[in-house]
Amino acid sequence: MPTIQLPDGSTRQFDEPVTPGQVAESIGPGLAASAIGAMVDGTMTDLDVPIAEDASIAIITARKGESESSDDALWLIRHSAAHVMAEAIQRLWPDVQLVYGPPVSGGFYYDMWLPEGNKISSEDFERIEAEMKAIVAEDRPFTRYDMSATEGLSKLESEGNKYKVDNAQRAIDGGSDELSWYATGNPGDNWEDLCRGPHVPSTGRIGAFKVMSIAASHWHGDSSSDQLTRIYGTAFTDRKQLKRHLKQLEEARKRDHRVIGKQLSLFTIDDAVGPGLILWKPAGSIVRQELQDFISLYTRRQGYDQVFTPHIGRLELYRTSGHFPYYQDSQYPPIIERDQMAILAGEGCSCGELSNRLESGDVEGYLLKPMNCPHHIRIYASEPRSYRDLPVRLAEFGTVYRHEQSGELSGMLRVRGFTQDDGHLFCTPEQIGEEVQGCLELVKIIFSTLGMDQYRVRVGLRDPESDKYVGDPDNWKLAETACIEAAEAMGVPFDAEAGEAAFYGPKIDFVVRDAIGRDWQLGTVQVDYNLPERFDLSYIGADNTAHRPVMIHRAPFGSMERFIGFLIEHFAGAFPAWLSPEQVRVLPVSDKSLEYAREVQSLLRAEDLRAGLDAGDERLNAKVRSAAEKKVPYVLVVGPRDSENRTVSVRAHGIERDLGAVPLDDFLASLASEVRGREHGTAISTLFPEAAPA
RNA sequence: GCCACCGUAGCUCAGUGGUAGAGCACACCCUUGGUAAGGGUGAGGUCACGGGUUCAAAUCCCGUCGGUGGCUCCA
Repeated sequence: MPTIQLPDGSTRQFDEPVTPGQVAESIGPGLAASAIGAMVDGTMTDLDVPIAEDASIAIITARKGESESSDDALWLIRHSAAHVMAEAIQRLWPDVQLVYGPPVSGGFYYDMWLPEGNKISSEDFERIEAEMKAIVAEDRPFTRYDMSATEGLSKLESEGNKYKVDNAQRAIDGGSDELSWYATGNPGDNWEDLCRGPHVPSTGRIGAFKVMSIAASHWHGDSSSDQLTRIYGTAFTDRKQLKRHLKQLEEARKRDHRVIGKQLSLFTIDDAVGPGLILWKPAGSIVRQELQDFISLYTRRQGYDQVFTPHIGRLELYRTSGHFPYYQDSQYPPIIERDQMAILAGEGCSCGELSNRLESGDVEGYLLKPMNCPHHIRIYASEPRSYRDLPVRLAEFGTVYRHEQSGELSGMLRVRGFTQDDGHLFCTPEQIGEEVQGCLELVKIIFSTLGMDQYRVRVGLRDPESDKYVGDPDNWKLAETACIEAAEAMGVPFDAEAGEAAFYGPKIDFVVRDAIGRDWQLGTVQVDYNLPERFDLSYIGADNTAHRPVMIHRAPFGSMERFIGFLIEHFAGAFPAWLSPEQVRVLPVSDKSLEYAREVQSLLRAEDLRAGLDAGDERLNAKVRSAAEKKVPYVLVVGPRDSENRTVSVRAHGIERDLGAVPLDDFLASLASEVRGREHGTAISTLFPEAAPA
């Protein structure tokens, strides 16, 4: 006699056990027709699972033609589409063994093991889709059946797919005493897959799908384990939704910082120099310099001292810090001094031996610095410190080198040489809270100037179960509390995640959402009890004895490379004027106006504005177009009318029309003020209050 | 590092074993044009690099380097 509660709070009584499908029917035929699954007491289930006890039910629906489907609906559709894709692939390649096929954000994938002689490439996608289409057209029901754990396991073992046996074993180890299968159609007659479910009622409910890409993966995510093939796909309720999704992907591709970086001549990566090493071209260097100046200004205001340190340091320094040899794999090999090299050569030292002797300290050398902290620590240690001096705050745009795996390199986002907006704070345990708050404050100022209001922080705490952490537990508690309180004080969303701390201290990561909704992990603040210990750092306390300082590492924007890569994608290359390599471009209508155009340009330059001049003999249309392609924020068209009246005719990037003529002096004042204030588009809103925002 | 795919002019890309192509960009000429490509002419390539097969290789095979998408990793 179940009483079913619906999301609106109303209840319905049933005389006997009822399925969510029947509940939907009792509400109305429209709901029943669009139902594809249900949430029963917060758990997603199939429509045909009988419910005997009181429960609250929400029907998950997907209607053809709806412009947006719920996350739950898409989860069901994609999970089901993964099955259909697997069935299609096994029709085409019967020997392929299935491993694991979950829905993921944006779609789904299926991992599979391809025996010798089976090869799937992107050229096969059309064939796979054609098979999938046929399966969807057959509209066969997803039919679940269960077996006891032992029975199920022996079935799987007889089928000879060790991956599915493993999946089942894991489910059993996780507490299941039953295993379930889903057949697309009749169990026994049609294709089936071991699966926990749930699924949409039938294959026909998968509205629109596409096989997207193919990639490698590893069994259990373990790179020493079996190499699997992963095929990605996506699915939606409706063809229009799929089309919109593909368009969004296209939009993301257009924002790709590698593409825009080329278009706008911001940076280049040159084989002759080396992979993962960025050459900042003049335009990109302006963006970086402006940003660094901005960050430096606020860092100074927060009481940091600017320092400069070299790009290399003795190996012994990094033995002390622990960076060498623990992270040897991701470092460029050490630099060995000439005389040492000669001795080693004389001794006929092998490469393996050399490596051992470098590690043991028997042979000395230098390392390209993988971190700035050891250098900053030595600055701290270079003079006696009193508690009155603390906190000591050292800041440097410090360039470091890490030999990232070749497959990891990606434009400016993952590189081998990069410049961190690095800073190290040496403070007393009591000062941690305030200092961490200062770091968050800086992030807040800079994000709000850049117009990014959607960001959150992640606080990484100890895993209480683990003993991998260094330092005194009381200190940890202090630092963790400080981090959480700082995050709270910042007034942005944050999650505290246990087990996400570094072994040497808790940390805070910044995650920012860009203009098209993607999340980017940028900088971090980390409390460190380890390095002060390793370097035996101290300060003299009020009690006239030596105390150990705590260190805080902070690179709130990560690296200049990654941060600017992110900014390029966020702004799609259309930077606010203060960051723009070319802030304004003057376009003479013809040679006859060239002289006035030059005067306008030189007046702009006198205001410290970066002003270009298009003196080519193209027609105005072509000049307007090319300025737009270079994403110059402001374009001033000047012709005889303008020179006569001392006006400029203004265009702004993103507004595809002539905004009209304004007095030259007014424009100079407005733009200079916008740029000085690091504002975005205020020159336009001042001069042309009616114009649409850029 | 692993797997798949890719590498042709500055850029985007065509070119299935038989004399290297297009558009854009660039240079020059004509055009002096008021808001997203005016017209013409020209220059530009060791087809990533090295080896092999072949009468003949951008094209087929092997290797190296580099890139892309994933996986693994990220102090």
